[in-house]
Amino acid sequence: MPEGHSVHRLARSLHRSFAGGPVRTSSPQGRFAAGAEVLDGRVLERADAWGKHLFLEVEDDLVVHIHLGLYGDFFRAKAPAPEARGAVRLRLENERWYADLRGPTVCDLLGTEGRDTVLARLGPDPLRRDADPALVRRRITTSRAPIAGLLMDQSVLAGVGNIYRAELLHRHGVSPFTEGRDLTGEVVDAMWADLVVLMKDGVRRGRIVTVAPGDVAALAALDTDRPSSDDPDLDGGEDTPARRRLRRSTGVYVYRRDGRACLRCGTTIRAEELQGRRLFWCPGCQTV
DNA sequence: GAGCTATGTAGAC
DNA sequence: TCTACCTAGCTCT
Repeated sequence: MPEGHSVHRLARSLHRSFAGGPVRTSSPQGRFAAGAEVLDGRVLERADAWGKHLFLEVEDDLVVHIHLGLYGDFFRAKAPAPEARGAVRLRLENERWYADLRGPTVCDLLGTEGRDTVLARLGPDPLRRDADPALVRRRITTSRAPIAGLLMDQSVLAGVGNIYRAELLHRHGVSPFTEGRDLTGEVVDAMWADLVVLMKDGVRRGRIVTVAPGDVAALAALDTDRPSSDDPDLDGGEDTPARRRLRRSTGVYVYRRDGRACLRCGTTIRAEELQGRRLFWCPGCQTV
């Protein structure tokens, strides 16, 4: 389930598995049949991500633009591919791997111009080396919109979703309702630098962790109705339902923790709908 | 097993 | 502003 870090991770995985050789393409579901027919047998040159958008660059200047949306998924496994299960929009196959795309919001065949049109709508991506944080600073500090909305606006910066938004604001003590123009450039720069670190870590782990290592045990102890753990290194070991529950409760400070106490100040974390998305924050320590 | 919720966006109205 | 996308994990019964 995708924020920018998982799309970048997916792009790397697809690039490693398919780039540099011909790829068989099909659309078992049928909704991308025409595109798959054009692509079939061509060389996939590169898989790349910008924010939450995935681009498969294919020979002859063809580009597949994919956005996973809320519950899209690109499942990759070793060949041979079994019969497609569920609504597989696009299947990629070569001698060693296959990958099935299900439930995307967008799966379009474009040219390079079409890709550039998509990119023109997107702000800098913290996971890209060519990103310009000065542009983000300018867009935020000149806006009257609340920072919570700006962080989710993909034309301001690309790749941040609801979890990184909530966690970033908490880590910097910033109220989600503060207008962008009321934040200093220093605060915005610090948030950007933090995002770069957090999202790179997310790519490496394959999940979002914003809690500092020293806070993991204290956070688990706050949740009296959940199992505590003597071993805060929850990324290792056997994956059981209890460990998954514990990971969810200890990887973040505020996201989906409404009604629980804030680790920093003890105030009850709140949730509210803002522009159609649930927003989580601590009114006690997010005061900037 | 049913029902609910969700890391998101595009397009219809 | 509402709905489609049509998956998967969780909670409740």
